[in-house]
Amino acid sequence: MTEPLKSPAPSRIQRRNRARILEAALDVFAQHGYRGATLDQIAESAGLSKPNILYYFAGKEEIHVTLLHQLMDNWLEPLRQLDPDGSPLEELLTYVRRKLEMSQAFPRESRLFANEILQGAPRIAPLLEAELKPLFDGAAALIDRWAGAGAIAQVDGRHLIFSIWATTQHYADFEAQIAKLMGPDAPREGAAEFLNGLYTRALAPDQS
Amino acid sequence: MTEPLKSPAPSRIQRRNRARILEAALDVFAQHGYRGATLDQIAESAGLSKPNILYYFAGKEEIHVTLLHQLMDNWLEPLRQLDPDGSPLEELLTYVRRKLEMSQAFPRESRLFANEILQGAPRIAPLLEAELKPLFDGAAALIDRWAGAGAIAQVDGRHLIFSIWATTQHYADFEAQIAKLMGPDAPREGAAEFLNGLYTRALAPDQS
Amino acid sequence: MTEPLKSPAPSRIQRRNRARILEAALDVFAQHGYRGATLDQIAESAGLSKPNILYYFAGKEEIHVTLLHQLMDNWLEPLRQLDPDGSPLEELLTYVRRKLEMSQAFPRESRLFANEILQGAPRIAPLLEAELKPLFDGAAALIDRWAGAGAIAQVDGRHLIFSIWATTQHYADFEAQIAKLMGPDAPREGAAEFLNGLYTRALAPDQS
Amino acid sequence: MTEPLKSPAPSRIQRRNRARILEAALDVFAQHGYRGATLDQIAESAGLSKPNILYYFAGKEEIHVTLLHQLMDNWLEPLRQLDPDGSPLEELLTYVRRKLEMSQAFPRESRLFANEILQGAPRIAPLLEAELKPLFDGAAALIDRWAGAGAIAQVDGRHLIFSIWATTQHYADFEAQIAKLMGPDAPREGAAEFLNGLYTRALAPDQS
DNA sequence: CATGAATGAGGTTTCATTCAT
DNA sequence: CATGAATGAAACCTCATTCAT
Repeated sequence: MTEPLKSPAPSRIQRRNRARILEAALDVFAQHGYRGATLDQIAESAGLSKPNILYYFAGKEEIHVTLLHQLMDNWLEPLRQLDPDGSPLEELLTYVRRKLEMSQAFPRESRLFANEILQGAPRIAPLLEAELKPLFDGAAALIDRWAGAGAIAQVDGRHLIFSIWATTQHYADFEAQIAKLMGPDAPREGAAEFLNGLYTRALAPDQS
Repeated sequence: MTEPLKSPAPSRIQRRNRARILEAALDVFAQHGYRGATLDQIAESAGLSKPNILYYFAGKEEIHVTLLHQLMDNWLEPLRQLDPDGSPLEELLTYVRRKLEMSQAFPRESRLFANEILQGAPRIAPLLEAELKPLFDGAAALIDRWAGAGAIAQVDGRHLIFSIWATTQHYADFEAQIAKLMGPDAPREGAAEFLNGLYTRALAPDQS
Repeated sequence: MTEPLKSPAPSRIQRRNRARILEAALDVFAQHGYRGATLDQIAESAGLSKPNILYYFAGKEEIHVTLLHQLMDNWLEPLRQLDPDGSPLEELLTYVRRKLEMSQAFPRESRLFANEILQGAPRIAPLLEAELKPLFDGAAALIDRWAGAGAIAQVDGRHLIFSIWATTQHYADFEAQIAKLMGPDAPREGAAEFLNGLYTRALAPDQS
Repeated sequence: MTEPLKSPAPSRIQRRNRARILEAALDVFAQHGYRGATLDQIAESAGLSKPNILYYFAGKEEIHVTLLHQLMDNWLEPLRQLDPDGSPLEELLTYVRRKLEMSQAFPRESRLFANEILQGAPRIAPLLEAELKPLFDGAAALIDRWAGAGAIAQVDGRHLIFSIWATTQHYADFEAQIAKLMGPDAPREGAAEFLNGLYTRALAPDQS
């Protein structure tokens, strides 16, 4: 995250090459998983030699961890924007929409994350605890307050968040399956509409 | 020399050992992914020697494919039981419940499947086409008919199925994350209640 | 040293191959040092494939440590045979002779040991403490008693032992230099005679 | 372009940097051996960049050879000072004392040399032949003459020199072992006294 | 005079698979 | 039916050295 003390500001070449490597690694890790990915693939995809990759990163794991850290930051942005003072239903529907947009804009990031969690989060567990959990707890409590006040239907905030994550990321993570079932280039716009309808009805406050 | 043409009926030992291997492999593949799993791990977990594993299966890939085939069969069972003549809302809520139960009863199978799809379904694509797609198309069409008839809310059947898969399997596939956020042994019963409520409201036919 | 509990008695092939590997490794380590030696060299010299080497030993370091352990045992034998009840002068001269014979019979072992000590004994330090030190302390005390009783000249036992080690092992460890200075195949018998004379005079009790 | 023919007089910076590099390399080579040492370690220890190291020396080997040449010069100094016209016994005891002082003052040099010889003197053999051998032959002949004349005990000059080298350098080369056996900071002064006594008695002319 | 960037050769080790019994 | 023994391919990584400025 923060630059080590001694290192001088990275040169333009350094920034460009680090970016290239991370871009290539994202591709490879997202497709093959951590163990399935090889430095050879990353090097070839980045257009650099393998030892040169290791000139920029200490090893395979450091590349992976760097990606996960970067990802986590972006990943949490929509959650941070939940506004306690906004209209509850609108806020949540906006959250669903943003999350879906992110999954569609960054499917590789989503799959990278899914891969890591599937394997027990061996390299990202501390980050989950330190960064994700506080945000999650806050958001769940906010939703619970909204539900308690009758502004939305009676739902458990934590499970609601899980369901939003699941339904939106599904379009990135299970893309291979969806392509087989809906045709490879079927526009996935139906997803936004569907999820909007689903949560609109599911969250509408009780009519009593 | 005078071997029977196809394959002799497997002995009891053979059946037991094949079962042991598959059981062990499920463990290992689900935890480490296909590439991350090693025959050594599988052999140790199965209590057999590595060459003996290869006596029963031609190679690592065959074990994996065998697992995927077995899995697919069970996996589709709930979908097959959707009854066109049943009460639409009840049928769908039952499907959600069964799917969630399966995820909780067979989390390793769910993760094995997720792993495979995440990596582009390289080994399971034909099965998806041959077995899953017909069922999926049928179920989606059924739901669309129900929606068209006003028996449930206006939803796109295909996306509804996706959302059910996503929300139920999430509890198995993202277990590591959920454990971090909810505590390691938090009972996940809230899930069934939440999903039941969610889909009950979301699928209720319009009140017009 | 002692067999791990589970391992079955090693087969004849296993014993033969382990012996081959250790023999080859002794050659290579003694000549090039730990870091300078490569598994390739050891494998070629042993007539086995590189992975097969690693089938018998967990890694390069384990081979090295195994050699050091074996060596230490033989190395200490002459010291153990110092007889407190023997004639002091004869005992010490016999020790010198035996030590020299060992250096001439096992020059590779001597060089392997010297290499390890030169580099700070990183892998053998515990053994020095546990096995060598008690023997050393005992022998030094014995010599000090002999000197105190006037049976030999007034010498510090510890330094006497060091000098014996140094002078005898020198013929193995600095063989390359000696060959250059004395001719490659000069019989080194002069050494035994010289050292016998040296210590005979140096240790003769004072004539007072 | 218009470079002077041979080499311009080295600037002050050049001399300082060459010295720094050699000082750092001595440290690293003495501790890890030739193969175990890396340019990175030397560069870091010298406070220079790796390419800069190679600006001053053509490669790793040249640094090593330069060190060996420097060392050899100092190393032989005590031998050169053996005075044929001095008192034989005193001359030899003085040689022992000087050699021991050098070992204690320059233990890294001693270990560097030992390392090189242990590995068969691949890089220093010509030097041994050209510089060491004549001196050695001369000194051995001198000692033999002294012995023949009855001025000292009957010893073989060549083996006597070996024994002096061995016993004095031992305190530098086997320091790790000695530290384990005598305690890490035990003053090693006993060594001088011991060796003086040893050679005094061993070299005293026969009383006949 | 100095160095950030790059790389080819080679190091140890892992692993799926085959051999031979 | 089972397994000790063996191996080729390829993985990650190190390191002396060169390039280009």
